[in-house]
Amino acid sequence: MSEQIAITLPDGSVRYEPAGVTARAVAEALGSRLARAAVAARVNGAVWDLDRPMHGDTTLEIITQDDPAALEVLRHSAAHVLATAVRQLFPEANIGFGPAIQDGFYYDFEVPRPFTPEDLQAIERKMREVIEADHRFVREEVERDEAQQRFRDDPLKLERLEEFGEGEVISVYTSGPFVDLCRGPHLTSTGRLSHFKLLHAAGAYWRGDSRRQMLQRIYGTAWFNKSDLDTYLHQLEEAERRDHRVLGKQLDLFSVQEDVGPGMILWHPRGAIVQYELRRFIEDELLRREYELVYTPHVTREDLFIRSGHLPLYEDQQFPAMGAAGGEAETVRYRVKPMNCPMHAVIYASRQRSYRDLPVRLAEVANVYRNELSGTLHGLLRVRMLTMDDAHIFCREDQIEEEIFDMLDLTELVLRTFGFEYRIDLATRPVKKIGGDAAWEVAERALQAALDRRKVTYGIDEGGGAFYGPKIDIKLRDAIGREWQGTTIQLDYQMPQRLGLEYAGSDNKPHQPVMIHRAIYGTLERFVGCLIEHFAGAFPVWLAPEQVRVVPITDGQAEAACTVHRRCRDAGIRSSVDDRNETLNYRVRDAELMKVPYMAVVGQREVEQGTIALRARGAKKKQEIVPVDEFVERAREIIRSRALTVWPER
RNA sequence: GCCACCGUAGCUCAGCGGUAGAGCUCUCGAUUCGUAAUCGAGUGGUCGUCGGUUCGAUUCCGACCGGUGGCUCCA
Repeated sequence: MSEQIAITLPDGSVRYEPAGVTARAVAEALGSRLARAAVAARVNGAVWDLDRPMHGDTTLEIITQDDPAALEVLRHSAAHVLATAVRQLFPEANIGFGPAIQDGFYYDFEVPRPFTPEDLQAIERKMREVIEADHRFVREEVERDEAQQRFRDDPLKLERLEEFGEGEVISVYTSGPFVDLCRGPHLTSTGRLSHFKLLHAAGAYWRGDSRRQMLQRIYGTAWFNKSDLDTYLHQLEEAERRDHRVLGKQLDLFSVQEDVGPGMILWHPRGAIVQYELRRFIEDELLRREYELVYTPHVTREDLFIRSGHLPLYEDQQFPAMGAAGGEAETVRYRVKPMNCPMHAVIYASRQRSYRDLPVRLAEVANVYRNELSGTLHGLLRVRMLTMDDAHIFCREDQIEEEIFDMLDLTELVLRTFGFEYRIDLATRPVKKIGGDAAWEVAERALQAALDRRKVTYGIDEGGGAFYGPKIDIKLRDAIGREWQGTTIQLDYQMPQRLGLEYAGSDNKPHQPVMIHRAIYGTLERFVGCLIEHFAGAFPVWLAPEQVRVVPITDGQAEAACTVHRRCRDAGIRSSVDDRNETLNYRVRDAELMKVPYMAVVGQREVEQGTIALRARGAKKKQEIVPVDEFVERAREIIRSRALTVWPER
């Protein structure tokens, strides 16, 4: 006598089935097409295996390939297939964790020797055999003793088992010869997996803890159909093509050289121009918004960083101390600065401040130095000398909201100018924090109010704030969807206190100002790196290192070309002449490869007519005859307005 | 920092136990060209650094320096 359960489907209809029925059975009853497309099931909101029996009344949704959860299931199963293959080829391997991740999966193994690229090929072949064998994924729930028995030869799994609390469900998945302690869910069988590729192997600490042993991690990607896999692999290639390190070399923007040191960027003339324009843009905007520019030393007494609280916290990220110049006491030690805030605070404190003076907004585009771990350095995106477009606002609590509001306005202006997409997060109070809840409450509410007033959508990063205050983080999304931390706005109650900052209130008593740290670009290095990838090296005209390249067809037009060039220079346009003894084709190609927005070709006809044959980058018309005057006028306007389009159609 | 891989001319790369090669760049010569590589010649390397093995090392081994990918998107 079987008990009946009520199963509510997404369309609201209810089916009655015997208890213990599986989602797969329901799907088959609903239609064979659905059954074939089914990947997993959503049972009472949780993702389940298709073959897991349901007991009690439930809601049920069949998950097909279109559901984002389906990919996760697929990839998680791919990880198991990977582990199955590794276990067969390397029986001595201990298995760690093997989750699905963004775009793929990985599995960690403890093996006597790291995997070689040849190993990966062999593993991939073995994986195809496992798929061919079409092992079913069988789920079981077991008691802890039973689990410990089954995984007695897997120390890493045993360690994980220790952490299970009383009454927590321990599930085990078996697929053919492979057994894993696993939360699931999985595909019905390994045969459902076909479009995958192992990408690379890398070391990874057990549980991400650098004090624990290093495991060997294999990364892979998996998709439901070949075209998705191909698209993804193509995307990886595209990312490689846009790699700012490669483009930086090709376009002669910057270099990092052993002679100078890792993470130290040398900005070549072409790259320096980009930074120069970015600085001009932001500094002009800051002055308009009543910020004040300051300059502070690169090296300061160490005591300052002790008082500010940086040194005790970040010592391993700072460069070591250096001694004083001759004559001074040997006890005086100096540090290269990892941030500017203490110096700005000292400027604030250099005279008495009244509540009427606030807010005081001190800005500095400044180089700071951070001794980042060598392994984390990456082109322009993680460096040891960074240029921050830093500013500190000292204000009263009642001014916070207005200040944040203006910063968001500035951020939006800046990021829109580049056509970046971005994501905003409000990070709230962490567990480990200083200051009372009341102050945090005020601060968080002010940030939230400013965000709401600007009508932007944002996420809440619960507990993600700095220990000294909440913050707003903005992540840039580049052209291929990767995210980078850019703008950051942080409230700080701690430093004003530590450094004894004050202002006289209307009650003529000393009060403590709030400090807001913010950087709009974040760092110029990272921002330029993102820009390079975002534009694939083809900068908008205002940022282009070389805006116009004048190309005379033969020596006969060299002089006329120089005249055009001078006209451009006089109009503030960065121009150059390519009158090298090379064919026209050669020079056109070179300008094209250097992604110069405008090529002004000057032949005999153009000389006679006072025109240029304009070849504008990316324009629909391959070339256009334009009077020199008109070109200069329009180019100037495009640069002035910081337009993203090189040569808009008329 | 840790693990793996990599390090040959300015750049991209080939080669390999018997003391180095291509293309591009650069220099010179010829060519004067109508929109993505004209032809020829030449310059250019202590094969990342230091040590070891060897009759002999760019090649094999070790250390160091540098680069690259990765280092909990939780069983």
